[in-house]
Amino acid sequence: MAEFKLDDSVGFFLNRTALYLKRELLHAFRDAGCVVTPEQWALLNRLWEEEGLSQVELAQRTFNDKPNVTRMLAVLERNGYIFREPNEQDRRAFSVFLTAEGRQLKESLVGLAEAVLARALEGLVDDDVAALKRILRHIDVNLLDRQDAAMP
Amino acid sequence: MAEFKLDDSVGFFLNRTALYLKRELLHAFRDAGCVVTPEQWALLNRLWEEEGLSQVELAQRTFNDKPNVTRMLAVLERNGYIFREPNEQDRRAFSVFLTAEGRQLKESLVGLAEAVLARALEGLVDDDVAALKRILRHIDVNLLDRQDAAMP
DNA sequence: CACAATTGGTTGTTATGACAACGGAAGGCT
DNA sequence: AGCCTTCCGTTGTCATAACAACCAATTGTG
Repeated sequence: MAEFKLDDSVGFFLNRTALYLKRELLHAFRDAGCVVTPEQWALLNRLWEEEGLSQVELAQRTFNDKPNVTRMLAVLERNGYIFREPNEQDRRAFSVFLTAEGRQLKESLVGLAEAVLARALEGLVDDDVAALKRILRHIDVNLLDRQDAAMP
Repeated sequence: MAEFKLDDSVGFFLNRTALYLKRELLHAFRDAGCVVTPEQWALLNRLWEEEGLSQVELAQRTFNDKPNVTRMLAVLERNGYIFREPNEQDRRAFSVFLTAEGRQLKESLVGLAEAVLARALEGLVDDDVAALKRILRHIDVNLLDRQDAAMP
C-alpha cells in the first residue's frame, strides 16, 4: 500500500488550478475596472442567456445553493447590474432581470474571460481540452450519482 | 466569432468539479465523526510530512496566503490537533507541531480520502488520470508564468 | 374546505479566499 | 549605532460555500 501523497492527489490539483483560474479572472475583470467576481460572472452569464429567471432557477443553473444566490444577487443589485420583480403567478418568487448596465457588461467581460482562458490553455491542443472536459464531466457524474443515491 | 457558452467553459467545469470533490471529502470526514475540512486536510498532510514548519512554510506548501493559514491553524489548535511553539532563532516565527490526536487523525483520514478519490475516478483509466494531472499542471504553469511576469 | 407537506426566499453561523494594513522582529547598509 | 527594508504573524473587510432554521406562499391530500 503506497503512502498517500498530497502532491499527487487529484483533489489538490483540481482545487489549486480552479483557484488560480478564478483569481486570474477576478484580476482581469478588476484591472478592466469591473467589480465582478467569477461567481457573479457565472450568474450574469445565466441572465444573459435568459432573463426573468427565479432565484431557485439561477441557483440550479450556477450550481449554487439558495442562500448564496440571494446574497450574490444582493451585491449585483447594489452594483446596479440587476433588479428583481415580484412574480405575478407566485407571490413567493422573484423574477430577476438585467439593467442596461448589466446587459452592457457582457460586451466587456466576455472578451476578458476568453483572453484569460486562452492564456490558461496556451500550448494545449484541442484534444487536451476535450479530454479535460470529458474527464471532469466523468468525475462529476461519479460524484453526482453518489449524491442521488443518498437521497430518499 | 462563436458566442461564449458558460457550459462549455473550462473554468466553470473546473470550479464545479473541484467543489464537488471538496464537498464529498468534507462529508466523508464528517460522517466518520472528524470535524476536518478539506483545507485543514491539506494543512495536516503537510504536517504529517514534516513537523515544526513555520506558518509561512505551511502557507507556501498549501498554496494559501498567510492570513488564511493563521486562521486555519487557530481552528486546528482549538480542535486539539496542533500546537505552536515560539521559534528560538526567530522570535517573530512559530513552529507548528501535531498533537497525538493530530498525528492519529492520519490513520482515519487517509483511508477516507482515498475512498472518495477512488469513487470520483471510477471508470477512468490510468492514462486519463495522468492526462488530467498533466493538463492541470500545464494550466498552472501558464497562469503562474503570468503571475511571475507581473512581479517587479 | 382544512391541514400537512413542499417550495421560494431570507437570515444566521462557521470556515475559506483574497486583499490591505499593521506591529514586532530581523537583516542589511552606511 | 542608526536607519531602512524585508519578513512573520495578525487583524479587519468583503464575497463565497455549506448548512441549519425560519417565514410566507403554494400545493397536495383527505
